[in-house]
Amino acid sequence: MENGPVVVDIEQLRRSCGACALHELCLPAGIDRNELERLDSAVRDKRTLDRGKLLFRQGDAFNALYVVRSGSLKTFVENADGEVQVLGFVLPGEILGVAALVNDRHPMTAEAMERSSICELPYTQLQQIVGELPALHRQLMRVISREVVADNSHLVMMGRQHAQERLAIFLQSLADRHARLSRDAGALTLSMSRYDIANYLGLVVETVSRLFSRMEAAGILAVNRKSVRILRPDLLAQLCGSHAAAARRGEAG
Amino acid sequence: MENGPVVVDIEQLRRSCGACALHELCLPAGIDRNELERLDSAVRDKRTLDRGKLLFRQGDAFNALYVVRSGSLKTFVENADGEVQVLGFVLPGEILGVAALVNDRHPMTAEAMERSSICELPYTQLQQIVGELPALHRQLMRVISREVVADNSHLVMMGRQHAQERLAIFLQSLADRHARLSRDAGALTLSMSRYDIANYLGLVVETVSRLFSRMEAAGILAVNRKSVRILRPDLLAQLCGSHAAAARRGEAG
DNA sequence: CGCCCGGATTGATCGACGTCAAGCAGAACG
DNA sequence: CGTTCTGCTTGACGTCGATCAATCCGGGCG
Repeated sequence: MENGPVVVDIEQLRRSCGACALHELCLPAGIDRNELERLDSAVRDKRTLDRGKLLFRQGDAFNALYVVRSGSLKTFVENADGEVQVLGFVLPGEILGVAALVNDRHPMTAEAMERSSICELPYTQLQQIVGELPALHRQLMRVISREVVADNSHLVMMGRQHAQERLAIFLQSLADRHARLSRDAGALTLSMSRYDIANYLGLVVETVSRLFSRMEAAGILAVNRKSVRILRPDLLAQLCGSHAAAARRGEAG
Repeated sequence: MENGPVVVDIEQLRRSCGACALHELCLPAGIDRNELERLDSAVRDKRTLDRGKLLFRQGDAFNALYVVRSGSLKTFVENADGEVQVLGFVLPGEILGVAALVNDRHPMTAEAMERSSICELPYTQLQQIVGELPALHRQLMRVISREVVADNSHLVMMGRQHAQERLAIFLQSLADRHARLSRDAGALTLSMSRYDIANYLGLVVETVSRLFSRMEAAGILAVNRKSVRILRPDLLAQLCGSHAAAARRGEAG
């Protein structure tokens, strides 16, 4: 993280939303300077989580929304039998906790995958400000929307795509989000384990491992443990296409 | 429908939420008489949809929420390649369109699976009333919550359950919702085709057909085209258990 | 009644992915 | 430096569910 091409001034980040490098990607996006200061008043001192620590646990009472400043987290649900389903991975500039908005209780657990720093927005204060700033309200709705749409895509992936397409879509999504962060979209650092990736994709770890190897052999990726370089974005994008579409084009399975 | 054990007085239903047999299951649940009248003022004349007709289409501008009074609908998304993923089935007393709340655009299509009658709640009016009635606002949030939780369950099912467990969970869910409607939970009438069921479960139609046959042979169900009787709710519930749990109990796969 | 047509069922076969098992590599630790 | 542990990779094999194909059944229609 610390030797990447983008050097982040942590002190600057600490000061305010207005000064935060992420503010165009986050809840404040699209609101004006004055409103931004108003929002700032609701942001509590940020928290830092070490790898493996929980930001909130499934069933916890809902108190605040969170925004990732640096690092990354995973969210997952656990059923009565202790089986886990990973729901998503959360990168800097992305919001956590909106699924609890509706029920005053977190329906999932959020766990840091590496040392991460997080803004906390206590909801009672946020709610009041949202009531006063329609633009912020709209942005909050847009942010919730993003979650719903993501859930739908995840469902379509689980229901209709084959293993290789799933991994391709996953990598493409990570690359897109890297690009949003002005990072090199061609050089990914996977903070999640192969187990988490497999679980998220509805596969087992051996299958994911084999797919990485196969895509490396095909010259699409260069894989070295947690670091993945995308050598052929065009081929990767092709693999994201649906199985049915590939069949229609007369390609091999 | 018309020869079922529950005879519904359509004229009574038409009059108002207060007189509607479903109002304890629907958006008005938990709000008081006066508030109910206020809500009534926002409910536009109900619409009737014939089988195969669309209530709204993926991408449509969002104008209103809908509640199913009678009949049933399916919701689905369609990707660029025309592949369909069925997201859910909507029964009387259940709400449609909340996923569009957040984005002012419907992210899915809703299609009637049989002749259905539907309440329409224009959103501008509803929004105003929700602003005045905190109890209604809470109930609206609760209803959105139900959708999020349902999406999560659907995801877990797709990611972790085997074919037979998926069908069992599906039937169990239908039975539970029948019970909520004070219908006989042991006698289901499937308004959706085998294709829709299969798609919803992330399977193909042949697999679903075979599973029905197998569960009938096991004495769990009595299946006759669209009518399904649950003969052994206990065994059905067992099949809903996770594969891992079954393995832990030392059962056969 | 015979015919057709779409949905559903059933069987035979195939293949993608899971399971089981072995081996490997990097990190942590003494 | 070796040991151990954990996460990852690779191979061999089995199986669940998809695919392909035939048939059945009920409904609509001439």
